[in-house]
Amino acid sequence: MKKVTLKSIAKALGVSVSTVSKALKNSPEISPRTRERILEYCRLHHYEPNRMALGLRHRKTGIIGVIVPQTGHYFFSRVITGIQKVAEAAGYRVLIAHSNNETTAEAEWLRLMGNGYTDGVLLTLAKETLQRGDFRHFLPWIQRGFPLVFFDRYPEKLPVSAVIINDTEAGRRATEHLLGIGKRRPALITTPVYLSVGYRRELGFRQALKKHGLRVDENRILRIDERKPLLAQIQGLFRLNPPPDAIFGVNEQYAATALNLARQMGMDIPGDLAVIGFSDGMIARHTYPPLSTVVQHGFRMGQTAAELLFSHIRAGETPPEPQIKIIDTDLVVRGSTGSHPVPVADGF
Amino acid sequence: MKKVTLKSIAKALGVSVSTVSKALKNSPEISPRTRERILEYCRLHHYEPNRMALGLRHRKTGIIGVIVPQTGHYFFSRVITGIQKVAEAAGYRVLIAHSNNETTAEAEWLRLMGNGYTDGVLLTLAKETLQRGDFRHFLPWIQRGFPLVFFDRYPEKLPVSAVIINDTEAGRRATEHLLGIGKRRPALITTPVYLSVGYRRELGFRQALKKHGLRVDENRILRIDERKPLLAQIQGLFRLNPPPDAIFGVNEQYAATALNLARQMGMDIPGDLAVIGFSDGMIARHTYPPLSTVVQHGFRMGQTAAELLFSHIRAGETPPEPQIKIIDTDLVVRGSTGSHPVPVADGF
DNA sequence: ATGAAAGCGCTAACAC
DNA sequence: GTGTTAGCGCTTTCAT
Repeated sequence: MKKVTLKSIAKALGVSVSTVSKALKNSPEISPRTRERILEYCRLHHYEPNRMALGLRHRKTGIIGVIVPQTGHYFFSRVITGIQKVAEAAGYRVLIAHSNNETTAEAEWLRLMGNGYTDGVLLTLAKETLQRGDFRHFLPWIQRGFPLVFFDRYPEKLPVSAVIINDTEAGRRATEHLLGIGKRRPALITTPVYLSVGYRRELGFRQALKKHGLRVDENRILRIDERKPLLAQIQGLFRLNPPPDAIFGVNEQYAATALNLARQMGMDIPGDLAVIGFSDGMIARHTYPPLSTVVQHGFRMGQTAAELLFSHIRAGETPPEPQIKIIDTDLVVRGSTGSHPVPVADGF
Repeated sequence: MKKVTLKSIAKALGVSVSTVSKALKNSPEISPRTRERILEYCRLHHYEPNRMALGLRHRKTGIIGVIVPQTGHYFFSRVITGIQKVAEAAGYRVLIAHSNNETTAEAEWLRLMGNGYTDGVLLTLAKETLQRGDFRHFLPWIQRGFPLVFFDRYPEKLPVSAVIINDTEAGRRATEHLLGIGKRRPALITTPVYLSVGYRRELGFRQALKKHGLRVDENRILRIDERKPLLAQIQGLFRLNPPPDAIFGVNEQYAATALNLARQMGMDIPGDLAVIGFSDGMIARHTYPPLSTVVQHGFRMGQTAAELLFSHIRAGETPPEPQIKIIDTDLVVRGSTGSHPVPVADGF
């Protein structure tokens, strides 16, 4: 791969490097003749400045980094879109990296992005990090005031800025909705406890039951082991006696799978079983009946997080106080808990 | 944001920059005493080498870039996962950028990534680029032999390496499947013609009909205008007389929406209407009945593309001949075209 | 065992 | 108008 640099151009044209540099910036210092000669040569050889060199010089890249567990999650993709919108308006570009839910990858990306590759980083914790509760790899960045903002999952004990969802309240509202349509034996399908968002949604579930004077039947709380088949685990719920008359799945996947399983077992939905999910993705709109969900406004979360990040970036030497911002959720009632038929989703 | 550099360390410790550098690399030239002093200081101040400087020196980053239109597409997310797997095995990391389907963004990312930010780039064409047919922004990179590999959508006229799907054959197979279960009036829901993948799938559709001695009724070919509501456009198909008895949607979205609409209109599926989609994402598994689809093996496409890219990267100065690799598709028959009930999807 | 110096590619202040 | 120089942060060769 041959490279065209200021130096190579200067040599080829018998001028100095700075002449070339100035000519490319249309400096009035350079005579029209030499400038034309240089521009012509550059055009011909498709000269492009080396970004590493630019970055080194300016100590600024015009890029912000986003670290997410992986691609393909509807919620995160909405967050990213929100981030991009704000970044674009600020003249920044967004680069995305996947932690793959592993702490080492998370730390490595941060090390890369924090050391000149980007001007700031937005991230959500890897599951492994959350599970192990070891947040030491964030300390250097916090200490030196590198612009860093978390979204969704974040280290609660650390003095960092974050944009999150009120999961407890959302969980409570979803559950109250089930109780509100007359259900009395709602079940919960949730994640392992170390995932704090799942835990808080469970908390809301419990609060709602308590508030309505209902006892929490621990058998109706299903904690999914992600290493095992989902379907078999959910089936267990339907073997209870009495079986649940409603299900709250803390994500779209759990809820949709439960719904499909129930329908296949011949249950009437929402008559025999009402189902509500979380995180309003593509699946919810296309199940039958369409799935009611707590919608998370990922787009808004992304926007807010990016704005927070830019305020950090702009603050420069004097890092602002850490801030926690909360994004409200909404309840979208569709056929899986509503009595009326709901129109078919119209694409997107 | 305060920075710790070799220089600042050297000054603080009263040694030279090169001594610090060597100490950090455990060079035997440095006395254990000084080394300890330096390491201690670095640990305390969380020293991390600047990546821009490293990149400048080594002319290598250990990173490959991927440019996709946007996030949230199941197919692309599978491709990315495939790329990551191969990259990881090769000791590389993967950075992702979104072209947002715009040519300028595509060109800018390429300019960034191709000028020192990454060691190679994998990309799929932005819709705008495909539509306008202007591929000039790729020429510099091709000319100077920068490691570049396309996947899925690529500039067919240019001497570039690409990994693609045999869309024509896949379209033919999907259509033949519909004919094979006795349908005689299949309709096609496709994209605007400038999207070559949509066009080739349409070609396959036509070939299948011709092969079976059926006439192509142009009324049954619906070209979606993406700026208008999807649902209304699809409804038009059902008003035909006679209406189609089968639908082939060139993506999951089109197929799922058609299926839901038909079922809501009281049609029996697949009796009155069989439906088949393309690109086996999450939606297909969760519709009712589950959607038959042509599956695209995005993961394998990503792996193949990454392998191709690494062969380019390893080739160094002597760029290898451009290569086109074709990834086969498979047909997955589910309830929307099959007569037998199909089990509920088991999560993922 | 330690340091000076050159250079990766670029910019910008300062000559001439 | 054009060139020289210093420096961004790092590595590496070559002195000392």
